[in-house]
Amino acid sequence: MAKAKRTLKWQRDPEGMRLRILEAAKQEFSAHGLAGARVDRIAAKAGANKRMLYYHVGNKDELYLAVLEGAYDKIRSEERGLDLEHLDPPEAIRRLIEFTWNYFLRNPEFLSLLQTENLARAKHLKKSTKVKSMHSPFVEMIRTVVRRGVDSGDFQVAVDPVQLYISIAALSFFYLSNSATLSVIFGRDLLDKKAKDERLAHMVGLVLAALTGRSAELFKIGKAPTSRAAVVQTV
Amino acid sequence: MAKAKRTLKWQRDPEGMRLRILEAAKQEFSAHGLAGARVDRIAAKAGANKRMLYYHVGNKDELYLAVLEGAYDKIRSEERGLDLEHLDPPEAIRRLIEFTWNYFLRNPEFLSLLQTENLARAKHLKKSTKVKSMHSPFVEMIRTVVRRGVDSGDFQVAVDPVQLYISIAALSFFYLSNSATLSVIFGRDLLDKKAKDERLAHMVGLVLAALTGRSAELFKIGKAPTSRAAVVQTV
DNA sequence: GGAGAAATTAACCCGTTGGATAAATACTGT
DNA sequence: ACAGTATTTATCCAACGGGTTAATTTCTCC
Repeated sequence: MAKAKRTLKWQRDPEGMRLRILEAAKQEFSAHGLAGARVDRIAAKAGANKRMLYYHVGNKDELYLAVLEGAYDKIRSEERGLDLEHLDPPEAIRRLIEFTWNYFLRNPEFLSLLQTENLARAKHLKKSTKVKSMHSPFVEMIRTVVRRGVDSGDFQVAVDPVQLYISIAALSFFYLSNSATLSVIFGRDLLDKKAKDERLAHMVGLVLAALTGRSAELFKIGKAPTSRAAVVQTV
Repeated sequence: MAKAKRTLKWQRDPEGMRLRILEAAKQEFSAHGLAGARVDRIAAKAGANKRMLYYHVGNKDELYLAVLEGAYDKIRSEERGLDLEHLDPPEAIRRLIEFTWNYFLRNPEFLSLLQTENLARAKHLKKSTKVKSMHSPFVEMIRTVVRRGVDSGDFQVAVDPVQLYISIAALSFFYLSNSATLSVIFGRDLLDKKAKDERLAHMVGLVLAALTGRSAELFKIGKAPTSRAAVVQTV
């Protein structure tokens, strides 16, 4: 009680608290799934009292949905910055594949969250009003690229943009989200540097070859193939 | 105590019991994940006393691993019956894609189990000695097909069989295992008859086009494309 | 400088759940 | 027919986990 101002036991910081809670929840839900996640651990990780979760966000399910919405928001927002409109169509597709791959690599929690939500048959996502509206602009962006590619003669097929995007996402998503079991059953580490480089090359080659019909050139690692002898490579 | 043999309260059936337990466990784990699965529900579904799970298989984790091993065993065993060795290479690849797609459609629990195990970073699978040995014959089967395709000139690239199989599995797996969230965000039902037919055609077209370099012919729905005008189709 | 609101902590509640113990019942071989 | 073993049922319980209640502390504005 002297002149020294007594140290506070805690400070108020509602916005910061909410962010720390959501970040901690993202970690916890992606690491353990919905049922495996522990509310107490989220609180501890956020440096908060458990009560704070309910005060600032809601119960476990609401917390989970908030995390999920935030995750979709983040990837779609980054995708908008890709600026595919101004690229050569094949180059645009290549960039989309590379972005998707790298985004999944940089954000493994996103993959886990989607897996978890799909195990729940999208029960929570269906309640979200925000998420549905995020995606039509994205589909239109791809549709435009495909159309331009067809018109220019670069692409031989007018593929459905949704189908194409699902395939692009699939090639990266499955490889990464299932890398644990795949590494075990195939007995090789799919996440080391070399394997990852090869995977990216394989995916780009696969999709662009299918679209343009020029498989040998795209797949090749060394020089162009001779007439009947194929390029032997490990991608 | 008359002559009528008193009705038994229960009968012995160790083998049948074990099978019913594993089947019930498969249902439960695939429907709710590892943490979400309830031991009591498995017992009830198997028409068994909870104690039986521990008596015949083991604790929750051991039960889960047994289910997982059984699932891998089943798909690899069916794959062995594909007899790809005696088919034209492009036809062999088509058949592998179609089999994979249909197997995943017929066995949705398999997809869920893999997702669950990957969320656990293959913690359980790593302990399995059986599973690792199941896969090398399968990889060799694909390697042979690719080599034959390259030799015959059907395929323009000697793709790595593991990489190829992962891509084939990915295209089906992601579409089906994530159909719940994808259907929500893209606003269309990806599991209705038409959508499924289109997906299969898309996948076969994508992979065979990339391997053979003849995308337009493979993708086409109607007649062959003219020189620069692409085939417009929704696959 | 103090009253009222906002933010946070502390402590508790209570149904659930994986797992264990012990007793009962059905088989099997002799 | 009966002893011994394999299989199954009936209970129990301690820990856990989501959520709640109530008290405490900090901040804001007059």
